[in-house]
Amino acid sequence: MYPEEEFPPASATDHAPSAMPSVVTPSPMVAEAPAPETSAVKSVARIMSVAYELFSRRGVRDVGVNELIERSGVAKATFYRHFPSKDSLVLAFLEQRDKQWTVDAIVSEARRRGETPTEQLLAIFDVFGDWFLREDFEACSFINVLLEMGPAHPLGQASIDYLARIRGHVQALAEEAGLRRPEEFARSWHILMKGSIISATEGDMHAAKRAQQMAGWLIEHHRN
Amino acid sequence: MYPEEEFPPASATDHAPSAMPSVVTPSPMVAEAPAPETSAVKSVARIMSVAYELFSRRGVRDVGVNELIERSGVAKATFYRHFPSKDSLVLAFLEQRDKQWTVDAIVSEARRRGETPTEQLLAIFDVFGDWFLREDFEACSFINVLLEMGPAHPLGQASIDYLARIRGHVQALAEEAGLRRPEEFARSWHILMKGSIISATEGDMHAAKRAQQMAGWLIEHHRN
DNA sequence: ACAGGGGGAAAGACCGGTCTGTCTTCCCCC
DNA sequence: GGGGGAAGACAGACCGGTCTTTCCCCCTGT
Repeated sequence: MYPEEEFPPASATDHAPSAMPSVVTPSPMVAEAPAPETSAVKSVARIMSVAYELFSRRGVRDVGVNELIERSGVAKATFYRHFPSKDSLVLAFLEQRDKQWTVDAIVSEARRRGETPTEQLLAIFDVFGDWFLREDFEACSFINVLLEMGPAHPLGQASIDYLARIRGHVQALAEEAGLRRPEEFARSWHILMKGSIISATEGDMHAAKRAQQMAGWLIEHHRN
Repeated sequence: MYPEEEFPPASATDHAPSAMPSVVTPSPMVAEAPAPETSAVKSVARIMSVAYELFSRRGVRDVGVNELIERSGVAKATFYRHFPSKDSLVLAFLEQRDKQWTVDAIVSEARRRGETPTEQLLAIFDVFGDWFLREDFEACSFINVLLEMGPAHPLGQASIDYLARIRGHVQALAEEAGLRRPEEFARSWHILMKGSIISATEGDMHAAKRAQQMAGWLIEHHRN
């Protein structure tokens, strides 16, 4: 099962499309059971929780609004009061995914596992290795949405933006490690990340190890 | 524009799901204009031609049967006489894509460009570089379908099979080059291919060059 | 050689289901 | 009593798939 813990209420990120409904969450707490609790913000949290679960597992096109509202025990009117359209919910989901998956699950975890910036970079593929082994492994939502909707669609564009953010994290680590041409480094590194994710989707359980090996050579090549 | 030249009528490949309708094409020739020509096989060829165009550009889920039959100037009953379902047409499309794109456009072209097996391997990314520059670049249909339908769906499974075939071509070249552990080599190589395709979809025009550089290190590492 | 018949194909109505999105009704709770 | 939420009907479009009607081409029988 995936975290499904509390998630901070948007907090208006500087960059990236922010389609989160303008709702001020005073105390972030989520009811995962369909118990008919009171209060207003609960609805948004429940919808977001269900959307995260379904969208990340099955993609955004396969999950309809009717299923979303049914699974979150919310009325359709309530859904459309908080989200003007399904696409805006998808946008909010992508933002959530960036916080919960990219930052918390991958980058922070990799930084925690390694001591030096170089170790932290390589630890990304250790985290990937664990992630690939999960039985509920569901690939990268940004790649999924990008390929599902195409790079011209707003949702595809948003996915490209969030993928660029991932590259930004890698570039930051590369700069901390004092590597040469960190932007180029991050682009090459990102090829390894995305390629290993696709290979893992095909069923290659050792894709992370293979990518990590090539990542090591890439680091060597960018040492000054 | 894509080839859209004549394509040999199925010829019943040994491996892979063959959902091509059981039709014996005497002389393969395709009429691309919606001129009301005679004969029966024309219908299948027209449907396949339109399906190749639309599926490869927009994915299989975004293209409906109604649009397919309208664009190919064929009656709905005719479509369903030759293809029992939309999925079977998608299967036929994937088989066509393997012949036309994987084999003819990528592998054969790479073998033509390089002299030694090693050069031919690296030439794959030269071909990719040209491919990424096309304004109608539409990513890899096998990856698209795999992510669109999921690895459990029959179409996803078929895509995995065709991706394995691509890896087989790489492995064959690795064996010709006398590299160590060619199967492992091909899996790592494939990570670079797939990762660069995603990066190109994001807009990185130099993704092929980056992948080629890492591919060179991979070859070095597998030299005996 | 010509009439007749059979079958494939075109056109499109139709079916049940799903999609996103709107609107109404009722009810509960502050 | 008023507002928000639950429930759900509804609209309009589209989905994959079936079936009917009409037509025309070609094959066959005499």
